Amino acid sequence: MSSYTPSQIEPRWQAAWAEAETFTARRDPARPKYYVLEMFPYPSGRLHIGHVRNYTLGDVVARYKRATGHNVLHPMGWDAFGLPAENAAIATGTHPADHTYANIEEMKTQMRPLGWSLDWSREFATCDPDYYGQQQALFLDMLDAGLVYRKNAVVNWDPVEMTVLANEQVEDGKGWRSGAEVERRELTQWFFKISDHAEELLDGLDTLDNWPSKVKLMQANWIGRSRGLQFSFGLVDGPEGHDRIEVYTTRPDTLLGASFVGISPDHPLAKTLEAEDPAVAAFCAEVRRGGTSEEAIETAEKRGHDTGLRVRHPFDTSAELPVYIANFILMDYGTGAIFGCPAHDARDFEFAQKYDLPVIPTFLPDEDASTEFSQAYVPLKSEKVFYCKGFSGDDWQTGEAAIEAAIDFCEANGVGHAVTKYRLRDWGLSRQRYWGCPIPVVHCDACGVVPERKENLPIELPRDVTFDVPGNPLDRHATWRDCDCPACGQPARRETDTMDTFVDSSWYYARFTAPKADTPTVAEDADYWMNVDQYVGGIEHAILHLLYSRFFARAMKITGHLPESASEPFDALFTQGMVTHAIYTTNRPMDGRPVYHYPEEVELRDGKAFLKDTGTEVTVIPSAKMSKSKNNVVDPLKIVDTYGADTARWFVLSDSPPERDVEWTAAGAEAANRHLGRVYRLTDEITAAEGSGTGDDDLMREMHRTIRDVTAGLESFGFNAAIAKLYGFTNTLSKSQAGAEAKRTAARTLAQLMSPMTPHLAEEMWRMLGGDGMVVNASWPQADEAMLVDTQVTLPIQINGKRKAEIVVAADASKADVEALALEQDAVQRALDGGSPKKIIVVPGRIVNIVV
RNA sequence: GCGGUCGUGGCGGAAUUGGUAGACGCGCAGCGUUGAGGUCGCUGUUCUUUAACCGGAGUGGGGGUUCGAGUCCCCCCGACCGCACCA
Repeated sequence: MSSYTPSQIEPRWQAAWAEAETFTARRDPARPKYYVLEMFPYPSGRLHIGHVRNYTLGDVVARYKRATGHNVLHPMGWDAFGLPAENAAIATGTHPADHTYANIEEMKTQMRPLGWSLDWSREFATCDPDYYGQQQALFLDMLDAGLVYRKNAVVNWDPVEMTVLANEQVEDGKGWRSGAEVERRELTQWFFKISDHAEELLDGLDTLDNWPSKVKLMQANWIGRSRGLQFSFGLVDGPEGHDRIEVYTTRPDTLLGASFVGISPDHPLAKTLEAEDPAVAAFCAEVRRGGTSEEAIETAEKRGHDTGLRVRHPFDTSAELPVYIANFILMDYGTGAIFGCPAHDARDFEFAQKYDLPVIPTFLPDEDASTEFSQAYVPLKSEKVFYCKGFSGDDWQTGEAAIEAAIDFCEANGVGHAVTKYRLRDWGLSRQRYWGCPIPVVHCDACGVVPERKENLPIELPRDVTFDVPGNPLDRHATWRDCDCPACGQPARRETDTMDTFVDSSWYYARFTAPKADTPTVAEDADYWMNVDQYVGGIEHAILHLLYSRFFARAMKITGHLPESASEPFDALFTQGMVTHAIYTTNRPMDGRPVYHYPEEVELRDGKAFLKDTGTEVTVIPSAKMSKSKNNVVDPLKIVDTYGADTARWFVLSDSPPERDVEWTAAGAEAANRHLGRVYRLTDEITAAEGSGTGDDDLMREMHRTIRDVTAGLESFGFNAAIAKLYGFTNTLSKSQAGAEAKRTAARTLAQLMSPMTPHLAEEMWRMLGGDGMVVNASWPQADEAMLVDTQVTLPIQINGKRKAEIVVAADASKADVEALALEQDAVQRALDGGSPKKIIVVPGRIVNIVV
């Protein structure tokens, strides 16, 4: 009797797959293709258990689709540009390229033992000049097509380091290294015109039937289509060049309740005043402190500065409204100016309280309701309310109707016009950093901004740079920076900004279809392999990465690099949850601050946790996000070393539905390992079994039910449910008294059904049971319908909706028979207590409910 | 602040989408094997009451719709994800 030794089994089958080039994808028009893609990793150098979950989920799909006759493309690459490599360079002096490529090698050696069915022949990193050179070609085509332009935009500026900071490098409005108060500063930057495609990107969501509806909803809210009124307030004695303020509102029905006008500190009028008035300048400078993130702006205390200017109300010419510069108004949205109606907007109300502005209701919950408000009254737009200052004759109407009436009235009276606006802003792609794809343009004194010639691509990053001085090394690299103008040949300067790493990840899925080509894509490969049939990744990418990728697919269609049919590049999307792990803490005696302990230092007894060394009781925080500083990171390599890859794979799939978070527990991993050992032993026993037994038919029926349920689970990402079925079937098989032949058939099927999850063990079982070839090439078992038919069903009997009994009846029993049998039950008789039922509901094949 | 999601035994979680709540696993308990323990096998395990049966309660809290609600609607509480320069 042999025992389960993954350390021998797993490398053997991995070598066999590699030898046969099983996972190398080739175009084959004879077979249906299937493209499975997981979001490619940032090469941090350490494989995380979250990666194990992500790539195992995709691998189950890839292996299952192989078994169902598909020609599967399942590639892997590296999202290799970005800040961490520069941070490492600053901290340790290692060059970003050396750091990154070393990490890639390290991660690859960590990934290989997991047995994912990846086509490594297509591997690339986004920092390979081959890749980013094609990205530069794509950029030039987009520039040519009018999809790229330059404008000013604000960045986080660290006045001590004299460097632009990323949002994550700003903590509480201060630079993370310098601790200096961050300022918002304007720079000229490159932008993609994603907002031109806002409508298509919004409408396209409707075609994505196999995307989670929450992701579609988040994207729709992000794009944020709104219909409203745009009009202007006339300025009374405004500064030269400013005779009116253009505002946009989605609530024109509240216009008669306006009590002030607010403009963004970046509004042209604010800038004019800033230049003239030191008080305005001081206020604007104050507001510009702190980070640029929307979160930072929105959560800051609402403040305003009265400019002293007044505007005339378009409908009430006797009223003049004060004009405030307010810190919560974004220049990027609408016109950068609003009118405030404190009665019907919570922010405006807060503002009005602070600056003692009137609160004028335009509608009320009731005709005689008080007009004195203690908070803003903001009902749903679909709710009917009483308009005391409305635009149409109808006093009682919904907000929706009132908005339309207000727009009609304003347009009829020559005040503004209806417009549709989008919240979506253009995508700023400039980064003032070294470790990214260089933007392939040249600045020439004579010719202006000149695109590089395609034959000069790739514009490679120079190797000889240092990070000892803050700022972008490309700015200081004279021999790289200085060049000849591609147009006139005179001395010129290269653009030293590089691209946002979101650009890299916005088209890698297309590049995988022809990763070595000397154009961004190749038509016949893209036509054959696109779209991605199943995309798998984290919910944290629900908005930006996925929206940018959808935009790029359209841009690549416009520039001729992808077919029209690939405009929505991901047919199906699955977003998986995190892998969490308990945190173990004790309090340090001297100051009570938490000390974090590794799981190995802790032992569990009587439902409590104690330190192994001292016996001190430990506080357990369950299900926390893994974090190095909390010492609760699980190292997948250790798990693979201890239990094998199949155990790690089985466990990350088993406990939790894939879209939810899963808590990693040592006990759970041991249980998974124990089960796989049991399956191995059972297979070994069955291999040696001989002769006939009893219950062959029952075993075969259960086998076909298992095929049906596991298949359904795999089709719907119900991997945990599929695994629960496999546990059940293993138990059935282990207890079965069936004959050797039936058991062997059942065990071979078990091997096949397990193969997407535990491919190495499945191969080993298949071999032991005398299966033909490798199980990876075997076609998926089919459930026999005839074996699935049940002749009898168990029906629960409810009294007033509470289950009290159950009956077993023929599957085709009549309602009357079921009713009669139900009434005979002791529990029913007790409940009726001599009386007769009020009502009996019989749902055939489901349930009987008796109302008494 | 805005947008989104989730909340079920001691624990991870299941529930054909409005029809037997707690599948499967962990843990725990008992029995068997081994005989030091562990492994392995079998049985039990929502809570409460009870010797047991019979009952009662029960899916974060409160209310509603329905013959019937974990599932649908409203309010509240808590946790998590995103917020445009982290990837």
